[in-house]
Amino acid sequence: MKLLLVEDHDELANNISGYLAKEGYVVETVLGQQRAISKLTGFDYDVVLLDLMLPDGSGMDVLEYIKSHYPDIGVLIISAKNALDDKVKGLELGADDYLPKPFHLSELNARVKAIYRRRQMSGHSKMVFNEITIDTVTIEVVVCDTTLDLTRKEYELLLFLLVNKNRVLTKQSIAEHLWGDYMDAMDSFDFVYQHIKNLRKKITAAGGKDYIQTMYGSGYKFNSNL
Amino acid sequence: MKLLLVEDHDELANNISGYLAKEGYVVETVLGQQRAISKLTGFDYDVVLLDLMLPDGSGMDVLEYIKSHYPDIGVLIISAKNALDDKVKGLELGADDYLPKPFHLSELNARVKAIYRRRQMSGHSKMVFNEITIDTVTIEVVVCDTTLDLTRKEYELLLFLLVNKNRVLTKQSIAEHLWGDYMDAMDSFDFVYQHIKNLRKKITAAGGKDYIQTMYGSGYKFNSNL
DNA sequence: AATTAACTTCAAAATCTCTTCAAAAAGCGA
DNA sequence: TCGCTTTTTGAAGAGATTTTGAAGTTAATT
Repeated sequence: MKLLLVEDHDELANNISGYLAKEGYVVETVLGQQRAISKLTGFDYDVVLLDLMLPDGSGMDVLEYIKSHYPDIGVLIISAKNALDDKVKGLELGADDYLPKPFHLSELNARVKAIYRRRQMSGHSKMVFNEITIDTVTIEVVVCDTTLDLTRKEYELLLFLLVNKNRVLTKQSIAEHLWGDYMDAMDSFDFVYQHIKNLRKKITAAGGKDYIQTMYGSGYKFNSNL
Repeated sequence: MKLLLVEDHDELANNISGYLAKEGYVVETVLGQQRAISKLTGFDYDVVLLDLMLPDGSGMDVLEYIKSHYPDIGVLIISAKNALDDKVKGLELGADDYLPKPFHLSELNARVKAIYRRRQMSGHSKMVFNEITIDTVTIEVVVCDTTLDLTRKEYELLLFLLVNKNRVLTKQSIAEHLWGDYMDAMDSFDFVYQHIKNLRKKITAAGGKDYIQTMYGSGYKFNSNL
C-alpha cells in the first residue's frame, strides 16, 4: 500500500512516515501543497494523509484537487485545527476521515487501513506477482516457496519496485522514496545500488527470475515481461 | 483485560479510567463516536464502556457497529439518560448490561467483571497453540505441562502476540497496546524488550519452542511455523 | 578510444538488538 | 503505615547486523 504524507512539520513528518514504513507501507512525504500536487501525477497512491496547516495554502485546495482529479485515492485529514468547521468542510469535500492531533500512531494506522478497506481495493495484505509473493502484514517475501531473508531496505526497495513495475525509476527517485529526505542531485546514490544488488542476488538465489532490469543511463525497472 | 471507554465528558472519563486503571485494566478513552469506531479496528478490546450521550451521534450507532462487526466484544452502556427507552433499545441491540448514572465505581468494576466472565463462560476461555495453553479466565499459561509464572505484563504480551500471531508487531505498537497511554514516536520503547526477553526465557525454560521471532529493523512476531 | 555509468569489493559508520545492572514503582504482609 | 519483595522501567554499553562510503574494475554508449 502506497501513501503520500503531506505535512509541513518536519519532525512530525519523520515520525509518522517512519512508523508507517515500519508497518509495511510505502510512504512518501512532501512538505508543501505545490509539491503535493505534482507528486500525485504519475504515481498511484492509495491514501493521502493531508495536514490542513500547510505553509502555502490551506490544504483544502489539495483535497479539492485530489478529489476532482483522482477520485480513487483516499484522503485522511490530520490537523491540529480541531475546529468543527474544518472537519465538516473536509468531509464535505470528500475526505474519507478526519483525525485531530495529537493521535496514537496505531490509530493512524487503523484509520488508514479502514479507509483502504472501505475503498475495497481487494483489501488484502498480499501482493502476488508470478513466483513472488509479498505479505505486507507479516512482512514476508516468498519466492518459489522459499522465504527470503530480506533486510528492511531490501524489502522496501522490492515493494517500491513492484508497486511501480515496468516504470523506470532513477536512483535518485529510489533514494528519495526510500529515505525520504531531500537529496541533492549531485549525490552519487551509489548506495542505492548496493541494495539493488543484494535484492537481485536473493531473488535469483531463491529461483526467481531477474526481474530488476538496469536501464543504462536512466535507472532501474521491475520488468514484468520476461 | 482491555477496555475502551467512550465518553464525552472529560472529567468523568478521567475519573473512570483512572479508577479502572488502578483496578488493573488497560483502559483507553475516546471522546467521540467517529473515533470510537476507528479505535476498534485492529485492536482487541474485551469490553467497551459506552456512554449514550455523545456529541456526534446517539452512541446507539456505535453499539450497532460493535455488535455487527465485533460480536465478541462486550458492551456496557452507561448513560445519564435513564429513560427506559434507551435501556430497552440498547439491550435489544445486544448490549450486555446497562448502568445508569450516577453510579459507584465499584459497581462499574463488578459489572465489567461480570460481563467478561459471562462472555468467557459462553465462549472459549482457553486458547491453545501447540504446547502453549492460555486460560484467559484463570489467567494461567501452561507450556508442556508446566504452569508458567508470568507477570501481568508478560501475560498480556503473550496474549497480544498470540492474538496477532505471524504478524510483525513493532515495539511501538506493542507499547501502545499494552500500556494504552499516548506514546511519542521518539520514545525508545526499550522496556518492551525486557518483557519480550523474560517471556522468551520462561517459555523456553518450560520446554516450549522459541516462537517469538525478532524481525530485525521491524519488530517481533509470534511465528507459528517453526 | 574516450567517457560515463554500472558493478565489485572491502571496510567504516550507523543502527538495532540484546545484556547487565540498577532505580523506580507497585504489590504485599505485618 | 512501614518495610520488604516483586515487578516494571530506565540507562549504559557490548554484540550483531545493516547501511553507507570509497576506491577500483568492468561494461555500455557514442
